[in-house]
Amino acid sequence: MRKKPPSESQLADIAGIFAILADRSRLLLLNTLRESPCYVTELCRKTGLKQANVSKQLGLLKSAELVTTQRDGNLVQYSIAEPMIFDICELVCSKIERDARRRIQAFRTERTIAARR
Amino acid sequence: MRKKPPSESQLADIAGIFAILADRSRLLLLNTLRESPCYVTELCRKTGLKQANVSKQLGLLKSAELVTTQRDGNLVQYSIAEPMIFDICELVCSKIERDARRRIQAFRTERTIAARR
DNA sequence: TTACTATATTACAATATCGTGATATAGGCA
DNA sequence: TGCCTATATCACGATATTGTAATATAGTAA
Repeated sequence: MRKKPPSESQLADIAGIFAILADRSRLLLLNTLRESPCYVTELCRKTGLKQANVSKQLGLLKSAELVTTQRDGNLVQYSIAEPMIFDICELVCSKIERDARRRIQAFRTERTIAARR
Repeated sequence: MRKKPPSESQLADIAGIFAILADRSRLLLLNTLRESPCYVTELCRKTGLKQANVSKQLGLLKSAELVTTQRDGNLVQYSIAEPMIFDICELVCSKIERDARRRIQAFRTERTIAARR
């Protein structure tokens, strides 16, 4: 999204990246890879996800170029290709926390007003 | 996503925000609202989306607290509640452009190597 | 009240996505 | 070759999401 209005296909591309990030399992995998690069089996163990699921989600992450792979004999090591995604997650997190605080504040205010009646 | 590993419910919350952003129509609405606050009918006209769809997507955006509303008689004006989303989109955009450049570069290199044979 | 406009909601078909069991593929080693 | 492990892919049921036509609701004004 930029100063000039985005084209149809740009919107679709942007939506596509968000769609990749809009999944609990994939966020879990990304967050695990954030600590250090991992083999698929390690990711299965660390996340508790089944192997077929891990491979499938890693495939999607790779097709979006959010992770990269390196073959090491029989093993495949996955790494983060876009550290930027954690900046994005940080922004989203801060929004969620802000919303939560605002909701608590609104609840307190409401209770105070109710108590005055 | 932060230094301490995110909990299950935090991951779900983050994924939820991304899911809201992972749709062409909603991005289009947000981008239109970026110019200025709009009434629903204006948004229909500016985006070309049908009224039922616009109301539905605005409802989702509002439930995620990405937009706010203000009633004005018979009309409802929608505004951006989280300018931060455009920072996020900017990051995603720059990634997409970087990927595109890298792909073009890789294609050129490949062609050069092929030409040498 | 009635009529009109703006917006929201409902119901549904079409489509997409998630997770999984089963299976395929690929590499290492005997 | 055959066997084992690691990873990827296929096929499918379950579930979720999209856009839309039809309908409901809310506000204004006569």
